[in-house]
Amino acid sequence: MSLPDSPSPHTPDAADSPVSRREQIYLVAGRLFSERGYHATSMRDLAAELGIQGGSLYAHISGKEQLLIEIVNRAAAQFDAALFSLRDEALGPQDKLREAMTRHLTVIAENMDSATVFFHEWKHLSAEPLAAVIAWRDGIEAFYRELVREGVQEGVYRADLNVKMAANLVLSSVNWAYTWYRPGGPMSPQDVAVSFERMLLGGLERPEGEA
Amino acid sequence: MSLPDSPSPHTPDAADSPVSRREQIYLVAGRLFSERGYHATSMRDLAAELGIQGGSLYAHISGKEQLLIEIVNRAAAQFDAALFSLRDEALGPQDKLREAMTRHLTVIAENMDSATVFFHEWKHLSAEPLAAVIAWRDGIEAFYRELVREGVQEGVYRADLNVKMAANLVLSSVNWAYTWYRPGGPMSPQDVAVSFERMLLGGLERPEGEA
DNA sequence: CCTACCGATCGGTAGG
DNA sequence: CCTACCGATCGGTAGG
Repeated sequence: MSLPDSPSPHTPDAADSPVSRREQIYLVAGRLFSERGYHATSMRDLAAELGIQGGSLYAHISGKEQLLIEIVNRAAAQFDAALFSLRDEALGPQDKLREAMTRHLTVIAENMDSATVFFHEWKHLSAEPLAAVIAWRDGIEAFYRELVREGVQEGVYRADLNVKMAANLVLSSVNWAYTWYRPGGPMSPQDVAVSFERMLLGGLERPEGEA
Repeated sequence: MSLPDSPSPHTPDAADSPVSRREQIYLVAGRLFSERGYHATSMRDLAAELGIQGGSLYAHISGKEQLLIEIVNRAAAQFDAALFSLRDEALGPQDKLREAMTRHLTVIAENMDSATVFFHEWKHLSAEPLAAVIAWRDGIEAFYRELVREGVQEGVYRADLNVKMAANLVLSSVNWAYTWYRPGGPMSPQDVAVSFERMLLGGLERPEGEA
């Protein structure tokens, strides 16, 4: 047994690799940050949840803010991966919007913790990562405005639409989901997207001349 | 000059009554909590902003959580006052919905700080005030569902509407405003409400058979 | 409203 | 991964 002396004496089961331990820390941090908030979660809270001492965390991570940065950046990356690939797909404006909303909601639904941290705690980042998040947000808004503009130009949306406000409305509907959506409930993210999209595109009002 | 010895020697200008000082504390606390978050704002930060020492705050207020409770409760009371009076007004469903959205957005727009604290920091309340906020939220949701149900029953909204999801969509659009609305910008809360309400009721799609 | 102070807890480090 | 510790800061109080 000539293991290098890195894992040290007190390693518990020798089952967890350092990598997965690191991931485990991010996972639990995401949950705690989402439940209690970033500043109300102490490194000792986090360590206790993992069954280790506070100082031991620093063998795996460099500091508390690194946790927040990583969680926020990963969430942003997931939105990007889900949404931006849509740009080149050959879909009509409505299908594209519905698909964007479905993917947007799915990212939130499958990552409720990180999504909550993302929307709630990004303000606590320091200057550089903060600027990155703001740039990300601007990019997403531009993406949705583009989807709306396409629909207007192709004549399928009302010509007098305020593109910015329409994109705003769509974004409101999907972003706010992190406050109420519960995975495992009766509706899948797709169900929510279809429901929202029908109401947004067709309107709540009964069309003239229908029974 | 036989004033009671309460205001103490160091009173600065003798212009501020104890009441307005208290209000001033709530006002600044609202701003700081909204900018930095509840837990990232220290009582010393707050005191410094007011030009006094940390301990001096406790001559006016009982504790940090009282500040949060008060800010949150006042915000809830403003929403209640603005919205629930609408129940008895003789308006058609669409007018009622538009008016509700306008008032809802106006409360947010005129109290951006408290609204932000309200939506962002309520989770940090202790059990009793927390339960009150949750009850409040349920009441507001019920209110909007009622507005939607009225419209369906009177036949002005689509008969196949999912009432819960429709109310959800409306609430998303107005609540999310605290993240993007900027008072003093080009749009009044009323402008936003009218814009959102047109899109929500009439839909984004161009009606069949229109130019 | 201030000075001076309290115990508790914070993020993080040294050395093993 | 632990023990033991660091300086800093927290919310809050006593006494004036």
